[in-house]
Amino acid sequence: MKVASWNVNSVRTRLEQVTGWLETNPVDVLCLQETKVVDEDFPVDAFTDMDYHAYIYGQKSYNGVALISKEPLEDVHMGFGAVINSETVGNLDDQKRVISGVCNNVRVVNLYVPNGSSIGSDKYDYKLSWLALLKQYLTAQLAAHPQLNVCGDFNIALESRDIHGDKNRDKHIMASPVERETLRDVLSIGLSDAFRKFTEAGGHYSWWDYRTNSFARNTGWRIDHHYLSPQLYEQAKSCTIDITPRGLERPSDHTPVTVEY
DNA sequence: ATGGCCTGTTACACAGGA
Repeated sequence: MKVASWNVNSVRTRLEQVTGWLETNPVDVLCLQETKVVDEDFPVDAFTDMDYHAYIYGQKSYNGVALISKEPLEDVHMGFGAVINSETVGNLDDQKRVISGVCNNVRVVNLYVPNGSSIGSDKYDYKLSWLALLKQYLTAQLAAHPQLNVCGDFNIALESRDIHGDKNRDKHIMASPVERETLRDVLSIGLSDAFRKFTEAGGHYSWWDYRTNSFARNTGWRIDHHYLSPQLYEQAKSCTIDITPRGLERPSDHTPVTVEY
């Protein structure tokens, strides 16, 4: 079974690239982030025409996630509120960043973690609060589903080898010690990085800034991840980053990451 | 040090991204 994660930075702008990638990379589940479209305007037909099923959870202009699957998914959940009581969730489902479904007895959780803007900002605090709630949400999901695949755009690079250069990163969003510690605390419930099961080296990235010609120079960050429960981690056969779409005309700034188990 | 670039909006610059 193959599951891919891709922040497409607008599914409508990137539609031909997404369907084209899916044709040559026929995965069981494709997890999209930053779809940037309300549900009634999501291009569902483009996927159903390819015999895929689409489960969508979007909002106007910002955020938005979707699951595209070869077979129908079971028990599809939108938001933290599907698992956590509403008082605890508070306003953390206002932005559409969480969708999940079950495929072949594997629960796939697709996340678009808040960016955080800059250290110490209100958005940074929101990111940390969101991650704290994510730990509760995933704890419940793991208890119900020993086979758990948590993937998406995490907007955090945990280690130096996940970032080009790595100078002054302590003060940089996506690499600050507090963000890293908060994500490590989430993963401490029993989730491991599928990519690092197979690849020790640095220099492998999933996001390159549109500015500064960063893709050509490979000055990127690895911030899109597949985190697996122990059962799935043991079964994992590969985890690969496909940089091809990042080289197309008008690309997303992220590229797909695929895990197979 | 700063901003570089891209997307969506009811726009004719802005917010947000990372």
